[in-house]
Amino acid sequence: MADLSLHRLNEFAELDADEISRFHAIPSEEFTIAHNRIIRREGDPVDCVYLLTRGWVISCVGAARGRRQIVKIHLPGDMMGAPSVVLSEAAETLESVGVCTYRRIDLADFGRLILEAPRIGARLFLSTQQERVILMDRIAAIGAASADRRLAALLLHLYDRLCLLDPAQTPVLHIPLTQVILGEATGLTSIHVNRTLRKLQADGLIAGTTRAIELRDIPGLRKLSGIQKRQWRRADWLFGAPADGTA
Amino acid sequence: MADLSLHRLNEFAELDADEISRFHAIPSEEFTIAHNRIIRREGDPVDCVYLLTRGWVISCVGAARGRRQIVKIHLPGDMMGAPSVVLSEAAETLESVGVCTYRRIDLADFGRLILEAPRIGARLFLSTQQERVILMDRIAAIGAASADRRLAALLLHLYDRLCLLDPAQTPVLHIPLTQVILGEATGLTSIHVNRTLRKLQADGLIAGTTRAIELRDIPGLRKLSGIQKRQWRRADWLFGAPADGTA
DNA sequence: CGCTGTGTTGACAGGTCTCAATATAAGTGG
DNA sequence: CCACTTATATTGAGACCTGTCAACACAGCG
Repeated sequence: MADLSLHRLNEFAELDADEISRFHAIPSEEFTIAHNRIIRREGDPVDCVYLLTRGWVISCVGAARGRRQIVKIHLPGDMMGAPSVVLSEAAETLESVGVCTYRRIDLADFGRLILEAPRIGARLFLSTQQERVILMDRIAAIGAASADRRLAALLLHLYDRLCLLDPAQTPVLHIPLTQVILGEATGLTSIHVNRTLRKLQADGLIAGTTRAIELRDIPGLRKLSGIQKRQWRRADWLFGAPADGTA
Repeated sequence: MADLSLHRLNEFAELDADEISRFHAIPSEEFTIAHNRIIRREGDPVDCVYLLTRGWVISCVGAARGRRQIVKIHLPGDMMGAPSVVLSEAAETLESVGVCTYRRIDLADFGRLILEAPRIGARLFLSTQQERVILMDRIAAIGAASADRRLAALLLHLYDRLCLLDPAQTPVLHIPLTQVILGEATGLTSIHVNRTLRKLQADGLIAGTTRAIELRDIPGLRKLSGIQKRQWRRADWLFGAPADGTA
């Protein structure tokens, strides 16, 4: 299995050997935690960022009426907690969904990396813009959309990201998310998530169970969601086109 | 009046004289456009970013059923179109609200700036993380929130940003936004925006007209919105603390 | 074995959208 | 300056969607 922790950094331009070793030279402590554990709570002081290496983590901000809003579902390779580096109190609560492993990177080490390795810093900049596009798409999928559109968009979003992680990904999503979590991510109650999933099922768009949702009609889901698939492009304008046929 | 175009770059660490001149050395053509003009449309090729110097610009992504979703309301000093640098087709439509002036920065020049001036690149990285926090807050304000919460959050968001631009900002928001635009930003119909604004007015939370909304009870609005005010912190962990009292 | 978390279904209330009509304001051309 | 057109704001009635409350089935786990 390829090293998933470099996956995102390689997305817009391949790291060279020097950059890889530079990245691995960052001091980072590894943690493995169980299901439903808090990595960092909203309001906690911000003195590090995290790199998820195994498992799933959700990132939530406290919304009104005690209902929390999931703003990001993290997969292996994702940097976590990065938005809060501009704050003294963390904006998001990071919580494990199932067993997961992550690395903690001290803010000082992270800062040194950005300033002393500008080409890595530039990749982090691009990844952050990518996250912005994803958040923009999620707002569009939630803003004025009905429950079926919201869920269709979320499922496709997860599917597209799993495909980037594993090219052999099938349309069957093995996800550890409950209907409560799907509700917190879409701004719906878990009850209505249930009803809507069954409606999508009746319409032949999906099949299977919540933990193994099969996307039966991906074009239909995409049309329903109203969100097109994003084509991330390599950043030749930044790093220059690869001289030879390098990936 | 201070140069608003450097406002955002100075937010996390003051630029030194060398960095300022470096920034001004970027080739950029200036444009002034009228009300309701498209700067760049969703789907257009991405070969530049923009810097807004005067006026207001909205950034929309096409949502379902022809209803568009506003994902960002740009104020002077904002970089525009940056999320799309990771795409070949622009994700957002940039449209002027009233007369406005902006600069066009070619992607190649932008890339050179990032790689050759890492300390400016680092500031862009921080600004992008800041935009992520803002988008996360907007998702939280829209996801599972009622109309009054959505509008309260949007008004406070605009107020907080106007305060950063002008420390003399009063609680009276002189904004060029119509109720249709407020609806597109909150995921509500303009009709319901109208009803909700009048309800907020009846509750004594706001007063005045749509173009000059007075926030009469800011703590009350903040409590209603459920979104706390963000305290952006200077990035001493990145640039080091200022040696002397350099503001 | 009981317990907790999760999924499922029904009835009802409340919020928001839609359609429709009108008033007001803003801009345009004579 | 006025008449005209357009954009924006406002209000009402009804339909639809989603939330709330309640109850129950089921699985995993101590």
